[in-house]
Parts: sequence; structure tokens; C-alpha cells
Amino acid sequence: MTDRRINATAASLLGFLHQGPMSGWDLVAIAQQQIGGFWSLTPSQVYRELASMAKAKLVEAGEPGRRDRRPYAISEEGRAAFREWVSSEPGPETIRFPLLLTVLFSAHLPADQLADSLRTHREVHMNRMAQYKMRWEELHAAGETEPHLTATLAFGLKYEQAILSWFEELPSLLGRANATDSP
Amino acid sequence: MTDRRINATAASLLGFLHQGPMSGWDLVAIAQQQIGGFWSLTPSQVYRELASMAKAKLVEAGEPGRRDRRPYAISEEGRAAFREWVSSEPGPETIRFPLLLTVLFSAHLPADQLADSLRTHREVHMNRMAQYKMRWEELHAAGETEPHLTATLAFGLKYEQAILSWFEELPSLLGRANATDSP
DNA sequence: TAGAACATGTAACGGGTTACATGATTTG
DNA sequence: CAAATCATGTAACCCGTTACATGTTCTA
Repeated sequence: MTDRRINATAASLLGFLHQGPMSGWDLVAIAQQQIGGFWSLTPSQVYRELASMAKAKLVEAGEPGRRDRRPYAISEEGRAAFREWVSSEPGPETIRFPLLLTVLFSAHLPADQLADSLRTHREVHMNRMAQYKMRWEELHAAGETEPHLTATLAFGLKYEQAILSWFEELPSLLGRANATDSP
Repeated sequence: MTDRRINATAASLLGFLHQGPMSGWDLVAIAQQQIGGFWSLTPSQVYRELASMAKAKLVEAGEPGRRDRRPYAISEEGRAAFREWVSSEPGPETIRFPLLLTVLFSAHLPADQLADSLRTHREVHMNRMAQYKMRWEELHAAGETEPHLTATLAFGLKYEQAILSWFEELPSLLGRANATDSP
């Protein structure tokens, strides 16, 4: 009887709650680790979604434990809403990459400033790549039980690799003036 | 004296308006082609931003031509606001890929439904890749004058290639049950 | 015992999305 | 002349972001 379709962010919280009751804090942490690479969410959002889902009876708040941890449990209606969401067509992906706007319009920018930005962002992605690789090793060392986790992590690896590869060919595309590496 | 910082969407419109006055319709088209791959925007947004920028004197509306085309021209204040934006640090990229949520939670989904979604999305990306390749050829045939366009297009190619490569290794990660190709 | 990390929230704003309305021009 | 396409917009909603407030427990 859930007539209002839930959004993807709420749905992902419900997805995690299938593993058992969790607090907002737990959910932020697990979401950051498992879907952070392709689905960002902030603590504020999590608490708001939890509150609104509680109102809609999709989850039930338990008694606060130590440090006010308030565990939320998924309800039967919650499972139904989740099932409905997961079987609906996933929408197209959206990507918003400010750095690429900067690159496109970098004729209006001193060359060294562009190079700075590129260097900074490249480092961010190198770090992310390193993180993903570590996680990949961990998963495989642990015996590889969860193919879905592996599959999404594989996406992260491909994605970061593509970006790094782009950074590498950039200097030759833009001309050495904007090289990201030093002389 | 522009104390309110403009947002990236407005900034990109100003960026395009450096080429000369354009109507909302023109801007939607050019944005779709040149930044659509990493920065989505809708007609509604464009018209709203134009209206608000006109109010803030960053652009000036001209007389409507045929079919009510109303050309907007960037003003001196607009150039200043753009310059300020382009020299500010570009923020981190955000990506939201609903299909990956579906994959992560696909234990709650019949295998054939997942396979359907995967096939559909894979085709979308194959088409995008084909588009990008055509555009790449066009640019190079035309004599390669604009390195920034080339650079952003190169990103699109890398990105789509990464996604396609991910689709290809998916069956082996998820087990043949969810293969995207037929027997 | 002070400061760091934990934990939960609220309020407001901005902007992305969706749905809808309207009229002009072109083409079959 | 009817239908398709071009072109501009408005209104409302939802949701992501940011800033802030508050109290708790751990640890150096």
C-alpha cells in the first residue's frame, strides 16, 4: 500500500537495513564505504531520510543505547517499498565534474592556475585508486563471498583508472604548457 | 563588485556566451553537446538562470527575433563574475549511478530483471561511445583547433570506455547467471 | 580534565527535476 | 490545415548542501 515511490537514497538505506538494525551513524559509515564511490550522501540526509521513513512506517526507531545511538529497523512496509524500488528501472547516471568545466574554459585562466588544479585533483584520484586497490585485496584475501560488492568495487577501479589515464594524456592534448608534472 | 558567487551551471552559460549572444535554446543545445557528458542541465534550468542573471545584470536580453528567440549577451559584470568563478578552486566531482545501487542490492531481484537492466544500460553507453568517436573524428578532420574541446571529449571517451569495460567483466564477477549477452 | 571523536539532529538555502502551459513556424 | 517541431517560460516539489547546535564518551 506504499503509494509514494521512495527515492534512491532512501532505498539504499533500506537496502543496508536488511542486514539488521543500524543507527544513522552506522548507515553513514557503511554507505560511505560501500556506495560512496558512485552515490554520495551526507549525515544530514541520512537523518532526514530516517525521520521521514519512520513517519511513513518504513522503519522503526528502537530505544537509544549508549551515546544516544538510536537503532532503526526495517519494517515489513519498508521491505515492500524497497522491493518496489529495486525492481523499477534504474535511471540514467548523472555526473558533475567541475574540473572539466574549468578545463573547457581554461582559456580564461592563467596556465599555472590550471596546472595547480589538475595536480590537486590528480592526487585525489590517485589516493582513491589506492584505497580501492586495498579494499580489493582485502575482499579477495577474505575469501570473496560477496560478488555484488566485488562488482561495484570493480566499477570504482575502472572509473578511477579512466580518470588517471585521462590525466596522463592531458599534457599532450593541451600542450606542454599545462603539464601536470614538473620539468 | 559581484559579491554573490555564481554557481557552476550559470558560469558555464556565461562561458558559452563569450562566443557571442545566444538564446536559451541555443545554450541548451551547445551545453548538451559540449558539456552534456559531465555536466547535465535542463531547459528549465537554463531559462531560470538566464532570468536571474539578467536581473543581476550579468547578461542583457536583446530584442526577440523570429519564433520569439531572445538573444542574451554577456555584460562586463558577467565577464567579471565568470572570471571570478573560473579562477576559484573547482570542487570535487559527484557521480550518481543508480544502476550500481541496483547491482549492489540485486540479491533482492530476479536474475533476468537485472540482466535486462544491464543490457539496456550497456546499449546506452555503447551509443554514447559511438557518438563520442564520431565527434572525435570530426574534430580531427576539421583541423584540430581547439585543444580544450578535445581534452574534454577525451574524458568522455575514457569514461565510456571504462564503463563498457566494466560491463564486459561483469558476467565473470557476478557469475554467468547474470550474463548480459545471450547464450 | 581537557580535547578529540562520537552521535544526533535542525533550519535554511539553492538548485535540479518534473509537469505543465503557451504560442510561433515549418512541413506533409 | 493539421501535425510536428521550435522556443520560451512558470510553478512546485524534492533533495542535496551547508551551517549550526547540542550532548556523550573515550583517551592522553
